[in-house]
Amino acid sequence: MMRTIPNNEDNNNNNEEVGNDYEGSLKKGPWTPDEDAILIDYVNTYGEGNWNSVPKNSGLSRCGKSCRLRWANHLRPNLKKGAFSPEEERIIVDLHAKLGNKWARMASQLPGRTDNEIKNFWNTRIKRRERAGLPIYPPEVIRDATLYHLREEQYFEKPYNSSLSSSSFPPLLSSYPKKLNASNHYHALVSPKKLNASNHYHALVNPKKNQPISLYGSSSNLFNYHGFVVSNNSAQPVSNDYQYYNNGFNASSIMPPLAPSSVSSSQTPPDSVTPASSNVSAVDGFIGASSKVNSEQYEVAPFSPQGNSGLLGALVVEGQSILRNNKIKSEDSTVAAAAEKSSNKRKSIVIMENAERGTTVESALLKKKNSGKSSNETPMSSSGKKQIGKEASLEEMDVSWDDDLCSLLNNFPTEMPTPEWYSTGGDNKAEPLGRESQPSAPPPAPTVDQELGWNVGTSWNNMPSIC
DNA sequence: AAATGGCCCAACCGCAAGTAC
DNA sequence: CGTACTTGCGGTTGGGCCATT
Repeated sequence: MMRTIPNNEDNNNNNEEVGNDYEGSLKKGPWTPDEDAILIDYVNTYGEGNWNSVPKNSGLSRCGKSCRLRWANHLRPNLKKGAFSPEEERIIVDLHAKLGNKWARMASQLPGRTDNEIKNFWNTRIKRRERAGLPIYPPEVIRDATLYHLREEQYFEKPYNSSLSSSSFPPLLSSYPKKLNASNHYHALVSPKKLNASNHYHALVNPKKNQPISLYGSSSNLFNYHGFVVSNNSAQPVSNDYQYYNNGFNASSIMPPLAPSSVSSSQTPPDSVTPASSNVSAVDGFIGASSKVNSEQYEVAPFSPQGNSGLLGALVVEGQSILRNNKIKSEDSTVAAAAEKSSNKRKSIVIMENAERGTTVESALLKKKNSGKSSNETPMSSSGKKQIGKEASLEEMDVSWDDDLCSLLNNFPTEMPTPEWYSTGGDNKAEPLGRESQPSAPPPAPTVDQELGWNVGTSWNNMPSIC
């Protein structure tokens, strides 16, 4: 049993950080086995905590801080030693996308690993990727993290606090339009992973306050929307232009990749109405979205990464990178240009509009459209669709969002989908997003993962070294 | 074989939050 | 309520090791 920790701190001259008896004799540098043994014995006897008393009662010439660190990082039981497994590496990357440089929190998710280990790992191998110009986060992680932040920000009501470390809490949703509800409008968070998991598009729909429904199980709702989902293989436009009714949104509704001729800046004057099914409205690397209101197309650009964090910047850059590597750029310079333009201000959300309309939001949209022809008009997409900036969304769509979120999240899968790469069984790994969800798509080019060195199961050590 | 450079990791430092007095 | 102290966290540093030249 543990004994009571002797506490002699009430004696004078015990503060090692100011001139005292300890300071001159406090040792620094690597720990010796003898010191380790003393510390282990001490902790086994008295337990953890009260670290400043350790040097005083154990005879160690180390400050309490140093003792705590030594114990936590090297001596405490159940510490895992050795290199990170591929599984652990993936978890770290995933957690970093979600948490930023919260090493301690990440360590709490990795039993036996310390924050210092994770930090070192990140600062060496992962940063090496960054320096090499390779993406830090695989596409799946980007999607997961985006969704995670959506949920974190809104469900838990943790607005971005600019005073936080820029690397610790991405302002992903700081400008997200939180006031986007009207009784006849459906807003949905869409989990693209479900495209992968089951060929069904899980949309969470809240048609009316306190009356949440899901696309699943609903047979009487008509939605019009366009979306854009970046998968491993390609950027996949999604749409339900076929006036999809009923239980979800299966693979057949995923349109083939953009044909180069489908959108072109030369063929689409800014104000012309583009047929809804003709193209993808938002090419932002994640999930772009547009809504269709009275046959007019509007892009929704909810996100503006001001006060960008490292993560966020990386996400944006990676989104662009993904797009480029999926040859969107080469296939359609206009769309690519839109992507460049929009990628710095959008993240993933798909907003669905009920086809039955005549609502506040719609009015706001139309108002925006009709009045926004001035020089400060929001940028046009490649298809001439109008982008509704965050200001419009926030200011004009003045309906409570919080309730909707609760409803949405009630319908949301209770657990975050497990990333495919967490599946350690080599034979039954889930296919990356986009493969099984595009049965009629042309044979895929080398996947983004492959091209960018994101092969599942490979070690970071395989990456090229930096010159 | 020696020099050099890069990587890795343990440890330190400063700061901030929490707690006790 | 203010101050002192403890603890924890994240950034940074420095030394050892190893590969390359």
